[in-house]
Amino acid sequence: MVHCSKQWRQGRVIETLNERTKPPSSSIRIAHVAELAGVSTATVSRALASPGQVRPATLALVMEAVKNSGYRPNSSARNLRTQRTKMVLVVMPSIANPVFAEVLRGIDTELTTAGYGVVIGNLDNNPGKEPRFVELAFSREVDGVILLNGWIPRSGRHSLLESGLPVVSMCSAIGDEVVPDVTVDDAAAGREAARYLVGLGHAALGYAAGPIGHPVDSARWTGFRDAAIDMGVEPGRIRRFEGQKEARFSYQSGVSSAESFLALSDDRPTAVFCASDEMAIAFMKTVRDRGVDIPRDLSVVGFDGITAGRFVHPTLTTFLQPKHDLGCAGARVLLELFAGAERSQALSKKIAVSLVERESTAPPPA
Amino acid sequence: MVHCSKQWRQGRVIETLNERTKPPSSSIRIAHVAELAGVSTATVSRALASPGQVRPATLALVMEAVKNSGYRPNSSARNLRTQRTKMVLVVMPSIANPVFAEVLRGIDTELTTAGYGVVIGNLDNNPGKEPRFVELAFSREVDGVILLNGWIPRSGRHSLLESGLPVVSMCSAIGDEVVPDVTVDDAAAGREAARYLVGLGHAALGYAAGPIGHPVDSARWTGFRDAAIDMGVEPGRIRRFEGQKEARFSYQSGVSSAESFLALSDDRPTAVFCASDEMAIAFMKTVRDRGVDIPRDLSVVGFDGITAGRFVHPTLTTFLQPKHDLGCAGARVLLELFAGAERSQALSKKIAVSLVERESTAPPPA
DNA sequence: CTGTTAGCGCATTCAG
DNA sequence: CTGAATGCGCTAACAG
Repeated sequence: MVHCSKQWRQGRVIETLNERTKPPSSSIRIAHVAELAGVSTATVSRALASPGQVRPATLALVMEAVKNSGYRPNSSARNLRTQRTKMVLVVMPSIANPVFAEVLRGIDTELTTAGYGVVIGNLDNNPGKEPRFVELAFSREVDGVILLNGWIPRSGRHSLLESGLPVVSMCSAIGDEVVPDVTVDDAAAGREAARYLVGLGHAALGYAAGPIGHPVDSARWTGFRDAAIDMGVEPGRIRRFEGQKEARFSYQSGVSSAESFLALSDDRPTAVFCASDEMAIAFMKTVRDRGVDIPRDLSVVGFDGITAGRFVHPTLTTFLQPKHDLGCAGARVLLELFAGAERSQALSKKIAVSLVERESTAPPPA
Repeated sequence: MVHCSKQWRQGRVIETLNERTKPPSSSIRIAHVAELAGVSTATVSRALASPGQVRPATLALVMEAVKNSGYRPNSSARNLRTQRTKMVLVVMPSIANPVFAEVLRGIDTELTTAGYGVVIGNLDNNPGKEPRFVELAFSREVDGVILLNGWIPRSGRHSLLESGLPVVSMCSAIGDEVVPDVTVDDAAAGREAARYLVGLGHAALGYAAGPIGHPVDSARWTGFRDAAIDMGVEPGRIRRFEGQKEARFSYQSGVSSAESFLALSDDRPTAVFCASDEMAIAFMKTVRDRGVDIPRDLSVVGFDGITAGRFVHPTLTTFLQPKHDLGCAGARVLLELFAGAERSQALSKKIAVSLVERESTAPPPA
């Protein structure tokens, strides 16, 4: 407590100085430590950065001084000197989405281990926020960028790529040959969904779509549709239900799709593949409230494998994305880039998803 | 495309230099702009920082040069000079939790508007990660800290508070007089939950607990219990179901609590208040699978107001936390601190929650 | 192994 | 209103 109150006063001092725009920080600088240890600042710096290059005796001296003074190197000064910030920007379409949150977790664990920090760039489904991320890159506030949004952020006529920073994308093919993509195989999953449902006996299929034109959505839809046709489903009996444009992959979007489904008077699909688990959960809820029994009348397959899918009724059959691992893998690619790897699609990785059968799917009604 | 490829080459150059540890950046420096505009670096700096202090003609000259060169001030240099980083650290217990994610969203929108960036500090339910956040503060990588975890991170014998940085906590009373708390009124919510359930006629109550000893959990539980007793419920008929220690407020924890509930042979509560919505959803699912009908046999009340609660069956009665607003409010307090406000509990704010009645609650069975 | 020296790129005095 | 000069705190050459 005494401690806290002392520190509090110290804090006030800083503030007062800031107010009159006198920058000097109250923290301990390397020079103080050097003086305390009776060595030069260079030695302190070395002792901290590469202890092996310092005589054990002096090292001990320095460490002692560091401990006693509570010294921490000032990161701004170090960043300026080394031209690195040890920070990575992660651009996310929406932070509230559990899938992105989980991917971010993976990124964070991997990056933290490597000594990097994570700055979040939350687009929040609002493209107006893009320019800021481009600025961050250009001003060298970060050493690299991970994109979860599916395209390269721009500011005016400048693209984030022009910053020259290493960039990794974690969505389907972003369409740039110097940006590695680390992603799930959406097209394959779409195909597998079709095969699975047709295999159960379904002949009239639906797809609850994500944001139209989004690379991830396109891949899942195309894969789904093509495989279904290949397996002999009539193209006319494969319906696409558009979700809500502003509500990417969200519950709301699932409600909209379900309403389109319910509006159908005849030849309703007997199985629906949803572009996300949240959509699938909302879809199920909406149609069940209108008397459609799942899986008796309708089978539903989701995509993502979010935890909630195990706690709804019926439990959701879905494609499990290894979200955390995906994040780790993407972060590792960025670290390779930091280590000097050549930028190219050669670093790209496709991660497999796996179908998890639960209660929401069954053969079609007889 | 031509553009990209050019930039790619530029990127390679930087890397090559880094490899031989030659720091010089390839980006445009203020000196270049000054030369281009035919003015001094000081004038460029001023033109960018305070355009009012520069003659319109020169201002135009500078702006032109800035635009043509694509110049962006180097943030490390600026940070070093100004002693501010315009970054805030947000310490989160778990980023996968939708409540924290939503609060973070609020924090982000508010901070971004004020020109601050957000660095995430994800504890991931792992106290071993604390020291890193203390380092970040001490090394002045950020200008301030927002705590969502409920306690002050420590590193060895040093507390994050000793960094002298402004700190705001967004959990129940963190127990430090210089750290403002911006929080929901957990105790009041607990009381209201008891009043609501007793009002419906329930006389045997349960509480599905969050992490034991967590300030938020204590407040909700104490409020709930005290109010129930006040309303005449026998203390012996108020049960506390411990969740899972390592799974704070999560689905898993709800499953554990439900199992404790199911293990009860007699005098089962007819209503359960859960410390979180995820717990409530998992609780409902678990007991329903064992034949307990909700709300006929058992009423369930959650806490948080996450979206999923509207899509489970039955839909979840819960206390709606204004998560986004909470984040905004907390961020605003930090901004006040930046602006020189005195650090004290006087800045604390308590935000009200509101009960949302849905289908999971009803009078007890007759 | 260690000290001296010299910037990193910028914002801010202080003169003019 | 503008330019010259200074140093933020640190790391990395380069000598010794």
